Amino acid sequence: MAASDRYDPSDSEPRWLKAWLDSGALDPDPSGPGDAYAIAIPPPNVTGALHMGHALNNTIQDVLIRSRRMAGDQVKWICGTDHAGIATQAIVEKDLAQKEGRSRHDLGREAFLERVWEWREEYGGTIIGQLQRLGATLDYGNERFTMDEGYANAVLRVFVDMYEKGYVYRDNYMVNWDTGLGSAISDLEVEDREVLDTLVEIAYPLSSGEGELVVATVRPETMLGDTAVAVNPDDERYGHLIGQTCVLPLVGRELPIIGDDYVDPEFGTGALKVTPAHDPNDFEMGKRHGLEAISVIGEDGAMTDAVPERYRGLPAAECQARVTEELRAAGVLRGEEPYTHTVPFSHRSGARVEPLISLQWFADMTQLAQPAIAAVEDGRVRFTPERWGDVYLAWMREIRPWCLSRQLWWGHQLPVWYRGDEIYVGVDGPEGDGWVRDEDVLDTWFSSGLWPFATLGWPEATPELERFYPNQVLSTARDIIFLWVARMVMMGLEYLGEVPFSEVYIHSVIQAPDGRRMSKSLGTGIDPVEVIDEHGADALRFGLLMMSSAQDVRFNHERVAQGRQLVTKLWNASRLVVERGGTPGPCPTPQKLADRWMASRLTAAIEESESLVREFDFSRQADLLYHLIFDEFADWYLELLKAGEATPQVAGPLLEQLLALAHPQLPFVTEECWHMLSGSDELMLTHASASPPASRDAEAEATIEGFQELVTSLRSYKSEHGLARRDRIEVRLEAGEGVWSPPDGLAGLVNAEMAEVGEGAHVVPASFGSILVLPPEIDMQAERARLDAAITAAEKELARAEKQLGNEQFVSRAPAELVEAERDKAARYTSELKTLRAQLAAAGGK
RNA sequence: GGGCGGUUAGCUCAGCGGUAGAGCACCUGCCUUACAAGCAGGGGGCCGGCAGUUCAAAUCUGUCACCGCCCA
Repeated sequence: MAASDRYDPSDSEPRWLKAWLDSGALDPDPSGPGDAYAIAIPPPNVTGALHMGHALNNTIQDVLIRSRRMAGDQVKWICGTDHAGIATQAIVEKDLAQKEGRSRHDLGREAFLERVWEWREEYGGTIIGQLQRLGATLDYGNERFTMDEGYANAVLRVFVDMYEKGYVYRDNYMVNWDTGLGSAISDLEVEDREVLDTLVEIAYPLSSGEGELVVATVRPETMLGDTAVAVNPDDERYGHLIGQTCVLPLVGRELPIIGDDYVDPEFGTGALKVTPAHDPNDFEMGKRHGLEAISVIGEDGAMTDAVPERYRGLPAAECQARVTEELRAAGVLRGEEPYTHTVPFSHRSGARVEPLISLQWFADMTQLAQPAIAAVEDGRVRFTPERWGDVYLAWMREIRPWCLSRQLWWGHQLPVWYRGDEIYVGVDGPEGDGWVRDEDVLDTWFSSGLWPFATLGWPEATPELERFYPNQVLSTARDIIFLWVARMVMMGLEYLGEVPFSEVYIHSVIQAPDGRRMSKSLGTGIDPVEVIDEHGADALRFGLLMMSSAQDVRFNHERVAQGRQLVTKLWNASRLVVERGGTPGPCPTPQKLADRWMASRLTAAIEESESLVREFDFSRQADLLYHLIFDEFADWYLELLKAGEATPQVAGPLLEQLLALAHPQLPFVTEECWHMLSGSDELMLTHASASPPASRDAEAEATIEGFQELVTSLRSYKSEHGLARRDRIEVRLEAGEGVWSPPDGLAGLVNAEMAEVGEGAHVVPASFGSILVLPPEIDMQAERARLDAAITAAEKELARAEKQLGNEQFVSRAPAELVEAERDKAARYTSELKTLRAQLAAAGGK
């Protein structure tokens, strides 16, 4: 086969990508005609690389975007990247350490930030190029960055406004301290992991001198910060001790014994040491009981001055060992046992999170949450699959303060200045001398929360903002429903007075083929760009759409291969149509039966496809396309075209519609096929959507179905008798006069011809009656085997139908048409059995 | 501890009240001038266990088991 006979994605895809980028169609006109349709891409990390989740999500968005663009909407797919504070800073710090052995502190803030910007310049474009390889038609000409000038202005403005409204405040509060990062992180950046620790039991003697309370802990060093012991008030063992005090070993502090329902009497000894400064639950309990919070571990991970002198400055782990030893020596260590439990770790640095009290900036989100709850409850924002709406609501209804400040350098530095006890919060900075700016930066997700409108120029009233806010759809992964989606809804409602988008599609998570998480560190990642190199972007897109679902799915190479086969098939089908003289254009009213049938099937597919996209059912849409192209267009319609039973004048326009239908899923190959068909420069990218070439034609569909059954039965018959394709058979239909049996069609598809068939013909039962076949040679043994199998099958069916009909309850309660259908079946199988048995007897069987 | 998913053919997944489906894999034939990255034919499933509801259950209810995720 010549090289030109094969579709080559690596040749085709770069050409069409360039044509799309040069077309100007990706940059919409805010004052142009049509409905506005906007999607904001979940901005990938600026230093990141495309992973499979991106590939799926951006394929989905591109399908939506291309569909609407072809439908004539003014379409904007907002393009950009996220500065990703922690991730980016970590990468640059690592690079700095490797190449120069220096830390960011060696460089100083300003020089380090310069370094990050340089890094961004050098590597920031990678993922954008990869999105282009995928065929994603973002508005690349207007790429935004969450730290570009206009965006930064929007971020600071929102912070200042929230401060002025009283939502944002500074407080000493329990935070998740990431000891690896040296920064506070939000609840959402914490993940729980199972860890094997040692649970030690410590006896706290009662001040009365009579008895002791034994508490259990995996962090004995935190006892130095204990300010109470808690028991359950209903606990018969300890209830009477409430109000008394005990003595903290090693320190000698008197601790009140308090009663609190939080304590589970069944757990451990039933008595709980309370360390308000180093445990979130104890912190809450401390507030309930007005306990002092003594911070004994500092932000540097070492013991503070609040502990007895001999422990001060020790790293917490060392202090733990020492405290344990001293407790043992003091004879108050009651037990030590291995203990598996979950503890918080930083999602970013991987370090164990140290809960401690720290002075940070917080946002109280309770007021912002109310309208955002209402928006989902009343359907202004709709989640697909629906259950994620409930997840969103559950989180929103119990929303907690958001720790906004991060002890990082890369990010939006807080617009906050201090001078003595004075605090100034403002976008432009204070006047006068002596002000010192807060060194912290904002949580990355604070700026991400403004993405749907800050990218459109807000707070300026730009034409883009006017036209494209709100966006229509947000498509994203479920793990950032709280981190990102919820924040966008709250921010959008607060600052624009409107929801940022009306539809939220939560796509499935693509796991590694073995079911593990796809991740670089596990080595389970599959690089989408490599898959594109191997199979082409269309194949990957199709494969991902086929895989996608409402649930997690494993990456499936076979689906990509299936996509590649579809691409090849479509290309070859197009070549055939062109070779037979098909040209594009309006479809003439089809006259021939096969043309009428294909036009009707295509019409059905177009309607079905539209509704599937509306429901975000991309998997079924891909499946629909696959079977339309393979089973209907190629296997039947084109075969009939070759047999002269369909016309190129209709085939050309039908192919054009088919390509338009497939373009959003398979943009590259359809573009290639379209130019092969049309010979024009017009792009499929901006072609009008597929439009129904005809109305549904029930008669043509039913007739072709009968023909398909005829052909399939004959093929099957030939196969069972070991007859080759070239072996001609003669056939006659009985009680099937309405069945279409064009001589050329039958000859072309099965090498059969209609003839007067008399004695010795074999009977093949069919739903329209029966087919009499006269093969060139008769293999009686095969024929008897075939008949036996057919009889057994018919008997089974008849027995099932009769059993149903013998059930009085079924006959009286089931819908009448079902009962009627059963009766028809029973009658049909009865007569079929009769002819088959007669045939078997004639064939020498019994 | 609370919640949400899942368990269907060898594999990956659809179906979610009316006789079990797809792709891949497998078996048997075919180089039929669009396509061998192809064509035709075929085999393969007590739809996790148990108990209910119903004329009818893979589908609805309850329960148990195992797998995964989220929240505390």
